[in-house]
Amino acid sequence: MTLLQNTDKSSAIICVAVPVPLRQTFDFLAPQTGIQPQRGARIKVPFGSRTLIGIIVAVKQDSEYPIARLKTALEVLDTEAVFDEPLWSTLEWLARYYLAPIGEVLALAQPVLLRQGEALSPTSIKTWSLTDHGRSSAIEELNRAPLQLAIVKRFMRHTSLSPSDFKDESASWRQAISALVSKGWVEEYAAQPRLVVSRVEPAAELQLNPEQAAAAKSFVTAVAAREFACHLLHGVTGSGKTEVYFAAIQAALDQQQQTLLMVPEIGLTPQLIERVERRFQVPVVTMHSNLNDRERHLAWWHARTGEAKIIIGTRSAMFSPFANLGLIVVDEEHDNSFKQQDGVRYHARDMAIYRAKTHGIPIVLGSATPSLESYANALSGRYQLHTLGHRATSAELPKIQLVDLAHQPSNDGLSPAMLEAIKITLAAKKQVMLFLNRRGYAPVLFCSSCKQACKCHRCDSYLTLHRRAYKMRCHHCGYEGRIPELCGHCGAKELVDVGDGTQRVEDALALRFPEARLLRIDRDSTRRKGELAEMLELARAGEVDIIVGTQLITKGHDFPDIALVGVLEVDQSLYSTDFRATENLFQQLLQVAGRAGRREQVGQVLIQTRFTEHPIFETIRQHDFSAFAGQLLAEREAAGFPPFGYFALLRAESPHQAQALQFLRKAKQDLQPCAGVMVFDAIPAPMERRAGRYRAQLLITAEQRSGLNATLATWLDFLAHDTEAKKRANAVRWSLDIDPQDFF
DNA sequence: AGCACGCCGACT
DNA sequence: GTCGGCGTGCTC
Ligand SMILES: [Zn+2]
Ligand SMILES: [Zn+2]
Repeated sequence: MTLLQNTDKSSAIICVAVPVPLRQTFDFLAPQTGIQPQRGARIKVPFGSRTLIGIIVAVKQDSEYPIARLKTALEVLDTEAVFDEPLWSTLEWLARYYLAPIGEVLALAQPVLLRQGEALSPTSIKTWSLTDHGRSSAIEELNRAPLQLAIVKRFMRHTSLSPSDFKDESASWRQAISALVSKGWVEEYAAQPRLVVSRVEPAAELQLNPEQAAAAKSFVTAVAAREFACHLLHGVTGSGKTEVYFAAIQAALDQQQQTLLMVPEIGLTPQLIERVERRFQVPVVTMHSNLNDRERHLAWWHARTGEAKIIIGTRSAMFSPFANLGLIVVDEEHDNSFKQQDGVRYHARDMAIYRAKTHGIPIVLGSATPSLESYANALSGRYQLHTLGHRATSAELPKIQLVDLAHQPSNDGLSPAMLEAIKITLAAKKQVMLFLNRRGYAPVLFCSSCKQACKCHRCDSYLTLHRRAYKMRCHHCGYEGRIPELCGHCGAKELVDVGDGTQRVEDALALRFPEARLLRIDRDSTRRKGELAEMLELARAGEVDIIVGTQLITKGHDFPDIALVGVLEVDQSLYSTDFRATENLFQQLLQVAGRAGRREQVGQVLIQTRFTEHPIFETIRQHDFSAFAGQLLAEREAAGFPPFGYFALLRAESPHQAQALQFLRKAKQDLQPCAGVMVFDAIPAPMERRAGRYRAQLLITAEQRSGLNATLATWLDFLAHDTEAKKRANAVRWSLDIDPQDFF
C-alpha cells in the first residue's frame, strides 16, 4: 500500500497554469512531500529563474514534454480547489472564448493576496476597525494628535485595516493605533472578522404596481425553478427596477441562496448598499476597486463560505466564488464599464450569463436602455422580456424638445431658449441639470493669426484649455503644460479659446444667474476619491440649483428635484464613424432625459442641435426605445454587424510609425480565414498617435462565433511557434479584442 | 511579462 | 579595463 502510494506520487505529473502571458500550460513533477496535489489548488513552481504561484489544471501520469527535463514543483498550497466548479468551467470557457492565456485568466480571478500565496481563509491577521464609540466621537478631539486623526480618517474609507496597510504611514503608527485602542475608538482582533448584519433601520417592502408585480412574479418563479434562464427587464427611467430585483433576491434568500448583484463602477453607491441592507437584514458584502487587498480577500472569502447572502459588486465580482448561488442580477446591463478595456478584455455581463448557465440558475439583466445585443436576444425569444413602461411614482415621462442651433446660436454653449428655460425653472425653485460631454474650459486654443491650434506633442490631438488649474492638458495622454502667451508657431499674441467645455459653461452660468448655487461635476472636479459621491449627494439633497456635468451625471443616479435637463451638445456623436456611436448616443440621451421630473411635475428636456432633422430625435421625443432599437437592429442586420455578425479587433502600437501597421499587414497574410470569416485591411487607428505611440488596427468579422474563434486560435498557435512571426510580434505591443466596444 | 545572457559605447 | 545600454530568447 505504502509502496503503491509512493510510486503513484513520484510518477504524478502536474499540469500547471502559470501567470504569464503564454497561451499554454506547463508540466511539473509532483513534490515529494506535502499536500496531495489536486485540480484547482495553487502550487508553487520553479519557472525560469524565478518561482511563481500557479494553479493545477490537471494531475496526470504522462507528459508531452520530455520527462527527464521536467522540474519538480515546490509546494502545493491548498487542500481544496480555489474556485467552485461552475466558476472553474466559466474561467476555462472565458480563456477559450477570449483566446486569453489560461494562467492570466486564473490569476485575474483571484484576490491579490491569494496570488501572493496567502492562505485561502483570511484568519489570524491582526486587524483593527472603528468601534461604535469611535464612529460617534467628534473627530476634532484628535486635533492635537495628527497621526491618530489620519488613521481615523482612513477608517472612514475602509472598514478594517491591517499592519500592511500602514507601511506608507509614519513609523510611529503603532503607537497611534494603541492610543486609539485604549481610548476605545478602535478595536483590535486577531481572528478573521465575522460578517455581521449592519445595524440599519429596516425598510418595508414597497407596494409594486401591476407591471412591477408581473415581472416580480416571473422572477420569483424562475428562482424557485432553480434552472438557467435569462430575463431582460426593460424598464423606463424611474420605473422601479430595483424593487423588482428585490423580489427576486427575496426569493433566493427564502431558499437560503446567495445573490450576485452586479452594477457599473459608478452605480455602487452608499445609497444602494444602504437600500439593500435596510430591505433584507442579511449579511451583505461589496466588491469594488476601492477595497484594499485585505478587504477584497475578506469579501471574497465571505462569498465563498456563503456567509454573505448578497454580494454587490462591479465587473470583477463575477469572479467571486459562491457556496450556494441562486440568482445573478446585472443592473444597467448596457453599461460599457462591464467590458474590461485592458489585459483580458472580457465582458462581465456575458460571462455572468455563462456562469448562470453553469450554476443552473436564472439571471436578470436590467436597463432603461438595453444593449442591442440583449434586446435582440429578447426579441428572438432567447431571453424573456419584461417591460416596465410606466414610472413607479406615476410621474409622466419628461417632455423632450429640440433647440435649433442653426436658428438661434448659442453663447458659451447656451442658446437663448436654454437660458430662458433655466430662468423659469430657477424661478420655480426647481433644479436644472446641464449635460455637456466635454470637460475643461475650451477644447481648442487657436491662433487667429496663423490659423494653427495648440497641439499635444505626443498625440494627434489638441490640448484642452483648463481655466481652474490654469493649464493646457491633453485628455488622451495626461500631458500638462503652461498656457502659452504667444502662438507656438508664429509668435503672435492673438490666441482664441474656441469651443465650450464644462468650465466655460459654469462661468457663463455664474454671470447670468449670480444667485444660483452652481455645481460642476466632471473628472476634474472629482479628482479625490469619494468626492464624486459627495457631490452627487449634494445634488440629490437639493443643496444646489444648477448641476453642469459630463457623462458622470447621466448614470442612474436619482435626483428627485430636477425639473429641467439641458443637453448642450450632441452633434459630434450624430455623425461619428464608430458603429456603436448612434446606439450609445441614444442610450445616453434617454438616460440623461430620465433625470428630469422624477417627482410629481412633468420634467422638461431641451436638446441643442444643428441637425433637428436627424431621425434619432423623433424616437427620442417619443421615448420610444423599441422603435429606435428596431431601426438600428435592421441596419446592423443588413450590414452583418453585431449582434448579427461577430467582430474581433487586433490592435497594435509601436513608437515607430510603420511598425504597427506592418505587423498587422503580415497578420492579415498569416490569418487563414475559416468559412464566413472576413479579414479587413490593416488601418491606422482613428487617432493614430497617442502618448507617443502609433496605433493601428485590423478588423476581423465573421458570421459565426465558432469560425472567428477557430481562425484566431490557429493564427495565435502559428504566432507561438513560428520564430519569424514571434520576432515581429515582440517588436510591437499588440492585443486581441473579441467583441470590441468601439474602434478607438 | 520578467529575467538572464550577450555584445558594443563612454566612463573611472 | 568595466559599467550598463537594451536586442533576443526562453520559461515545463
Ligand atoms: Zn500663430
Ligand atoms: Zn497627448
